[in-house]
Amino acid sequence: MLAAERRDYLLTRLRAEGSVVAKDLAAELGISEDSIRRDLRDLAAAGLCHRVYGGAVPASPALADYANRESVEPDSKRRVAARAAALIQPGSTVILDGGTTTLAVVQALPAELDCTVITHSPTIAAALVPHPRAEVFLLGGRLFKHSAVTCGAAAAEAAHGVAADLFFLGVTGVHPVHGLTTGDADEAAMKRTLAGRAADTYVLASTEKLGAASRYQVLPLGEVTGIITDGTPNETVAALTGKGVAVLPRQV
Amino acid sequence: MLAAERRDYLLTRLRAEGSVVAKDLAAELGISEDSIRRDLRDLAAAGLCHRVYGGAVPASPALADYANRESVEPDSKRRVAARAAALIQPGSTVILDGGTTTLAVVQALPAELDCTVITHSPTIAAALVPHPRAEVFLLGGRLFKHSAVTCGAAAAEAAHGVAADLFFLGVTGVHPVHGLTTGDADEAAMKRTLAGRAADTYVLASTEKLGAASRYQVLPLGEVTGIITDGTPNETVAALTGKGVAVLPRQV
DNA sequence: AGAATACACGCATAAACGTGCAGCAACGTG
DNA sequence: CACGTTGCTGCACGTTTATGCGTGTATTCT
Repeated sequence: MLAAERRDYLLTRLRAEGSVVAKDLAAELGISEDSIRRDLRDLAAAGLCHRVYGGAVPASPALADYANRESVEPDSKRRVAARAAALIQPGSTVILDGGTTTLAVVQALPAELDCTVITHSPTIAAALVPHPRAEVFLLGGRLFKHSAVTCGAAAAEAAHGVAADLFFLGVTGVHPVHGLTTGDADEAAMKRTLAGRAADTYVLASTEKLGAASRYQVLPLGEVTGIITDGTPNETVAALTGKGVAVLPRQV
Repeated sequence: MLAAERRDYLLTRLRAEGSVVAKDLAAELGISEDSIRRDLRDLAAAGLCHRVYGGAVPASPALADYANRESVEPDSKRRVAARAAALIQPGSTVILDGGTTTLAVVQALPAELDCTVITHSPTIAAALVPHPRAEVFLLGGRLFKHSAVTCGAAAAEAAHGVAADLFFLGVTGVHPVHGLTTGDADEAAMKRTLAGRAADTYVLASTEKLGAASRYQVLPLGEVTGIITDGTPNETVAALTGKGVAVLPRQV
């Protein structure tokens, strides 16, 4: 294996896994740790990664930040994402909200799925690049840094030009009384707009969201088609179903 | 075997396997490594491949995937990016093209720089999330997977609504005769539109771009404010300056 | 605090590299 | 046919680069 090839490989692994361990790579590639360390040192000098004790992480702080947030309840997120991905019919059009849970949905999509994805999240768009059959439409506008999605008048206007079968809504709180909430007013408005452009809206609710509430309401509970959870019994879920809200999967 | 035949064969292998090893090829074809190296040197000079220690990899960043491109000439890219970043005045508005070189520009920006960035690249937008003072405006549209930027009618329309002081243009070829070129017609049109929205347009030309040419012309050389290089002497640069093209930094 | 691990640095080795030179074949010209 | 030119090839030489090992230092874990 050429040295240059090896470095490409390191970058690929970094992107795919969010981190690499020098020792493991040395064993995997059958070369000394010194060489791996030298590679990582050079890549770091080129601004392509950051060294950490034991290995390296991707350079892009945006991705690293996401990697950290992805460590919150990863199993729950993954289960929710898998259930959401299964709802996407081949040939259909789906709007994907921003956030780590929707990012997990993209990762749960079959590589060859034939569908149209509309999103206001550059991160989601970038994650869909390796899906050759997926048509991606990005809604432009001012970038709201906190959640890395476009918001504001321009984004809302762009959203009015589209229509979809499904919308997967990400929120920070799902509460029996306060409904579906998030931390920013502009963002809430954008999510509301997107919900209006899709025939069906499903909320992605990983465990830590259930029972939580944030400052701004996106929608009341009754205005979404259903809430997708990870299926583990939960008192908030019980309260929701008690109020007639559709929760997937149906609790036992 | 004819020399010309052999070179075709090298290119075929490069395309098929993503890399070639000089030693292996010499053994395989029954000729000396020197000849292989000479071939690879010539192919590299013609912009058809890139030499790496031990062999060569395909040149056309168009053929290699996005991840691999980041490791092409990282030093040159970084120098070009640093020079470009230095041109951005605090408070100004700049349009950033997609691509790995412009991504390097973002990484070269001071974290606290106060400016407005307009881009049609979700990757660039995501990379700007950690810059709290940078206002980011994302141009929406259909995502062109190959270079991970938005293209097409919607993107062009969105671009017409903006105006900027600077545009940093990324291309795949900078050639004294063929001008500034890229590998896709839609993308070329989008780049041209963006150039029309900025007072000044600078081309980011890392070493491997100089002297190369792709299928579609973005602009003739005379229609940009200047070309930013990494400052190492280069015959293409000499030819460009001879034609009156502004090249930064000025060669000695 | 002590052990274990990861790290940077220097050194030696081997491989790959570029350059200059010579041999050789193909070609064109007179 | 004789001759010089040109281009391709392989070899020899010195240089550069990549790699692995040993040593001592820094960092982390227990």
